[in-house]
Amino acid sequence: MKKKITLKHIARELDVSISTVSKALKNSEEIGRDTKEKIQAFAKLYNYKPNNIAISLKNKRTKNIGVIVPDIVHYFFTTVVRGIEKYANAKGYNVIVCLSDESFDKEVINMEMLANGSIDGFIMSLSAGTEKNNDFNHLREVTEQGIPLVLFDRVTDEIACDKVVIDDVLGAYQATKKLIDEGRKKIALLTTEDFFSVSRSRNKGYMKALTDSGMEIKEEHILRLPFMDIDEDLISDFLSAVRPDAVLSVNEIFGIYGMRVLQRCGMRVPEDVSIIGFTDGLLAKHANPSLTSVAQHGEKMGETAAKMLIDRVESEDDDDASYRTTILEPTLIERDSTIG
Amino acid sequence: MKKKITLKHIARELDVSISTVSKALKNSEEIGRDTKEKIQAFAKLYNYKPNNIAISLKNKRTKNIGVIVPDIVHYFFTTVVRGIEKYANAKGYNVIVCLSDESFDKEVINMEMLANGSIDGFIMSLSAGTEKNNDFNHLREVTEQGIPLVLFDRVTDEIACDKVVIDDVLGAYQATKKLIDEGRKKIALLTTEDFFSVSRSRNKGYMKALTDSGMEIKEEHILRLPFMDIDEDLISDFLSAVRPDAVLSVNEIFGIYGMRVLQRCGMRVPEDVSIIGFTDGLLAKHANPSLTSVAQHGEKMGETAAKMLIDRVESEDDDDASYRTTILEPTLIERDSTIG
DNA sequence: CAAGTTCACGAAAACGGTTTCGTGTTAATA
DNA sequence: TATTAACACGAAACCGTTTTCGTGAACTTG
Repeated sequence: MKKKITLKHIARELDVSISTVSKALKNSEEIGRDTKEKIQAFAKLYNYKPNNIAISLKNKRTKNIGVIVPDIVHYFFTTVVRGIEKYANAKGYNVIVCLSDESFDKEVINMEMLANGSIDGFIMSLSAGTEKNNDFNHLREVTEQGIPLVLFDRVTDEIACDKVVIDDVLGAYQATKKLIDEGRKKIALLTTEDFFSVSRSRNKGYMKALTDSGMEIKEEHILRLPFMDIDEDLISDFLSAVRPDAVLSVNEIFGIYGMRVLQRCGMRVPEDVSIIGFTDGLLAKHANPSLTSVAQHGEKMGETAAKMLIDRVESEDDDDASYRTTILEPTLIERDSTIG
Repeated sequence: MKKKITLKHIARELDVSISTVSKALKNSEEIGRDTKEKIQAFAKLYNYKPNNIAISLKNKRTKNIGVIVPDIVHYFFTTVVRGIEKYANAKGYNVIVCLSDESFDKEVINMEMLANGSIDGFIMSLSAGTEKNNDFNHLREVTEQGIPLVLFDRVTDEIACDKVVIDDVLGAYQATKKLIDEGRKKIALLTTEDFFSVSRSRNKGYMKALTDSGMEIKEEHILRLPFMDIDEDLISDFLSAVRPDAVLSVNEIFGIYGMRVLQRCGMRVPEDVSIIGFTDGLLAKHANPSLTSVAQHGEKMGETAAKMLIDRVESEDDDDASYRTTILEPTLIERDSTIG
């Protein structure tokens, strides 16, 4: 087993000082031609690579960024992580991924684990538990220590930091408008419990579109489902009662379930009922019929968040506390669950 | 901005030595009651947390594990990462995720980035590029340095290390057998190019099942598709030509495409044709009809890999080079694309 | 009261680098 | 020839911990 070689080893072997080796390997002008070549050759031969940990300790820079997401099985978060990875890697950063599993406690624990020197900054999306608790002290502690933080998608006004979101109001507005323009009269909304910031925004867009078109907002056309453990019966009962001619879902999965329920009731999609979901994921793409969706551009969001974070990390002036919120434009991807 | 507090700060403030502070915070018997209480109180007050990097440098243990996967958007890898995360987190480890993006070069770069002290061990699944190149020197270098490595799913015999896979031959065998038992006579196989180890195994299982049942293996019933950029026409032409009464796909996505193509041709699933895919993912679950699949138990695989790695990392005796290969049993999840 | 213990703490090395600041030798200059 | 500048390198501090070892003071013991 070839153990890792250190500067000390090289220095001993070549009978020079550690400092000389360090400088020689950085090609410092300070060191003479011969010595430099000798050291560099030796280092190459033994495949010397500096120890990241030692460098991190010295520089107080780890070149790691911490990403805390509620889940990684959901397509949207997956694409965001991929976007972060892509940008960060190109910049020489590693990505440490932690899953909060929608739990406030896990989110806190993960933050604390990483906040003690493991990372240069955080990118995160709030867990359901955190949004429910409305408790952001862990975020505050981190930012107060001067650790850069970028929130994406599920964000909060309580914390001053960089943020990147899509215009959820607009996305829902456009989707609803599209349904109205098709001539739909009874547009149901499948949404989540109210503590999710994104759902609130999407609800708002839905309502605004209705109002702008002179349509009435009927509370009985809105179904607020618990986020986890989807109960198909709830959706089924709701849709059977409402008998909508269009459905807007604030996520992908409710949309898929909704479509299936309606099809089972003998409704044809999109002839009898149009459906639009959020999150342009694999399910939407491969559903039958494919699901018209509001694309959240997760990968772009991830890249943007990573860029914002790394810019912040690498800028010396941390006093420049002019935090920015980047708002990405959603895109309505028209597929076969709506009429051309 | 409250900067992180260090032992040195506490020592200065309380007019004791750094060593005393360190010991006091570890509740060492060596330190007197009063001093200990004073120091602990101060530390609590200022929320002292030891710097992970410094500890890593000292212990030569980072409590980080490096995970390199080809992609993170595919359901299977996602679940594996989640399993790894789950186990590793419970053990106090962080997970650094790197994406090789199916590229040999990126895989190598990522390994090198992490191998210089950033992690205690690797968990990885080979990129397509690596399997194609058949070049495993980067893995060899890592293992020769004594860095523990666990390969999962896409593994190679070339490298001596711990591995965890499912029994792909068996999975395909059982799936094919199931189709045969249904009375299917013309079972097509949708597979990938041959350099993927898992596809080779699954092909083998398919063939063995046919042979065992006295059926002929016909090369023209097998379609080998390029892994990326699925060309639906290729599938369409193939299935129109073969007109199979059953299809086995070595992954999820080919199965979904195959099903759609057949449905477009007017075939009813499962009445006219049965379909089984690999990877029991979201697409399979929500397809219409839902797709009978060979579950790869990604989360279990991830947990197992993490356990193997951490056991290896934490065992002192690295001479114990008795590497193990854990073989998980696949499970056939019967859904609506086959006959009850 | 001398010798040996115990107690409570500090000094210093170590982990593996980077970097500042000497310093001895040689070569150029006055 | 004496002075100085340039050159090539080393010593040491530092990043934040842990840990070994040493030591002065107080205390026990014979």
